[in-house]
Amino acid sequence: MINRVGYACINEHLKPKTFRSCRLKTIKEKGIDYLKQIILHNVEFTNEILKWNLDHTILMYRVTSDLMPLVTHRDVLAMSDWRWYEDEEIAGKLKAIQILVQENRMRLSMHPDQFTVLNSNKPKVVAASIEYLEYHAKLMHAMGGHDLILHVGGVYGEKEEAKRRFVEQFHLLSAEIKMLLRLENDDKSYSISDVLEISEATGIPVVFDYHHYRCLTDGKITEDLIGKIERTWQHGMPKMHVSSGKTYEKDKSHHAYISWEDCRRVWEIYQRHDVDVMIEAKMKDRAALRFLEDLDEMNGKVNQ
DNA sequence: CTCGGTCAAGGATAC
DNA sequence: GTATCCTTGACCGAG
Repeated sequence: MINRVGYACINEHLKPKTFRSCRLKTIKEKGIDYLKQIILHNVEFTNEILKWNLDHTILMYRVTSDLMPLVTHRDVLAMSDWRWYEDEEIAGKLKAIQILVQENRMRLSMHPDQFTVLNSNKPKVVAASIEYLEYHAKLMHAMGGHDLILHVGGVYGEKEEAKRRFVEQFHLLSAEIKMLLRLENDDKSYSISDVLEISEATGIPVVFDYHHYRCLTDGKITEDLIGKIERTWQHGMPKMHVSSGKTYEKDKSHHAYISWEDCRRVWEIYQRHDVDVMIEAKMKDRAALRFLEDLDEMNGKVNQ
């Protein structure tokens, strides 16, 4: 059955309050303490969002990668000896999140941006990606997070070679990152079978993105496929991503909400399997709430 | 004070 | 090689 439901980063109900960000230039002008204030605001706001989630039975959430803007940038690192992970004030606020998460069995994830390319053929890109992953892993550790979700990366006109490079470069990662990493199928290059193949070679659990799968295939989900994905999760609950096409079913752009039909499909498939569902929709928390309502209605119909 | 072009980072594609 | 799209939301400077 479907267990936890979640959404990514933005909370529509709490607007106009937002996360803060900044430009490199501004940090250079205003100094490292300006950046620290932004970070404190963002960590506090994350805590506020998690409490809101809890009040609305939303037990899963993706933390924004921009929680600490530019902290891995070399110019910022060169500016001072200050490091966010050595700052007690920040540590205290991250700890509060960890406690909230653990007390309520919430599931936190992060999803490094598209320029995190572990299988790149450029050593500089790989090195930068690993640094960015280290930042994510530290943050996840501090907050009690569970999942660091990644795409395979580029193809470079030679997919098999690119896949081999992913496996090879996976072994350069620290044990902390390896433990947190999950692989997601994408909507144009790496299909679910590509990802399952890499999972077999690396032991990385697979996050099944239903919409990406549908964009690349006929969209039919078999018991065999679900079983294969499920078996990549040696420990813990499998996790999947759900979204609906904006203007037509295979539209890669996301709709504001999850359609009733898609909710129904996912509900049906997971009658006999356990999964946590991450909603990827423009209306974020509103879409997650509607999805939960739709699920309730479907479950109600079953119980009648 | 408001608005909209711009912003660290990669890759794919077209020219 | 260079431009543009993908795609996202807050920044921040021009007016």
